[in-house]
Amino acid sequence: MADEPWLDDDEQKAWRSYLLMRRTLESHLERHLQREFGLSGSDFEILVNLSESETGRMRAFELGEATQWEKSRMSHHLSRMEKRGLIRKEACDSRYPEIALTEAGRAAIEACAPAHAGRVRELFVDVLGAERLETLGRAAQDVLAAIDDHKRSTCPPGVTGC
Amino acid sequence: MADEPWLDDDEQKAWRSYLLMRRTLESHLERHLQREFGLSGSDFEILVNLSESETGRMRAFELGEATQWEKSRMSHHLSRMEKRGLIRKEACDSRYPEIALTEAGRAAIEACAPAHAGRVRELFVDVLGAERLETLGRAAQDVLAAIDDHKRSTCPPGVTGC
DNA sequence: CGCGCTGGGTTGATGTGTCAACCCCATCCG
DNA sequence: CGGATGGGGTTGACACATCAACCCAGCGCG
Repeated sequence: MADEPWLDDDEQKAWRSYLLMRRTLESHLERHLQREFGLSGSDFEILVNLSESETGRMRAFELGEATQWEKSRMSHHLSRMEKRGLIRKEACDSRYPEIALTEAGRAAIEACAPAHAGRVRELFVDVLGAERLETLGRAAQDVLAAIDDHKRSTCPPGVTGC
Repeated sequence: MADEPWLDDDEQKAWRSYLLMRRTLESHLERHLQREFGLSGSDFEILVNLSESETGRMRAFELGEATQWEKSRMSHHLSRMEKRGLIRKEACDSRYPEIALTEAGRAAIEACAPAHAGRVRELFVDVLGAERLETLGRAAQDVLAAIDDHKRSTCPPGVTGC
């Protein structure tokens, strides 16, 4: 039964509910961020990471680890954000430039963070409740672990850049 | 406490785990679909809907209801898919054209559906198990309902196109 | 009749993500 | 020393999503 690839009706239903929620929640949150503050979800993610870093400056590489973005996506997006004045790339003693929050960037994240957190609470955290929230958190960890295994198994040991 | 917008540490952790899972799972599934079958997640979604429709043909509008896509996204994407020979837009008696699966389109969806379903089972359904899967399904419904309320309340009654 | 509104659908501009190729410097090793 | 390798980062081409503007047929109503 577990060898059978197909999903039965209940499984289908749960999976599709999840898919619908995922897309709806994402687009709802992103639309609000965009319309009220002119920030995309990607902008927000970068700004959150920078603003949590105490010094307000990180290497692009560190941001990549934190966000799990591909390096080219990072590069493109940072360029766009720099053009909009949200961040600055500054040369420093070490070889690679540092990405620094500008005043405008800090102002933007501080302006929108409470509203965003409030919506996450209202639409997700409080709706689920503590118990289901914790279940979901653990479930997410399990799924991540399974994906990790899957990657390892479909990409034979010793192969690099997979 | 529920008035407080900020998330406490446990809530943050659960929310971020969810976010990470969501992105990782999505990109993993999409990458496989793309590399093995040359289909994007969006292609897949359209093809699934068409192939489930018995006649293999639907109006763009119906596809829009089924997928919840914006109409312009639908239009753009259907044009691209037509160019690639996966679907065809055919005029019919009623005013609007029907979107029809081509042979190539049907072959593509039949080729990739089992592998995709298998991965959903392996990485999600079986990892969660029946109980957590059902919990998640209901949680998703609840979140969707909350979003619906939120839309209704932030968009005063009588306002159209919101 | 004529006028405007609505709603399905298209279009073009713009911002974004992905892939593959590339640049540059550091380091390793012959 | 000198070429190979690798990793951080950039670039260009392309696929994709979103927004706003538009087209056009049908309908309602003066």
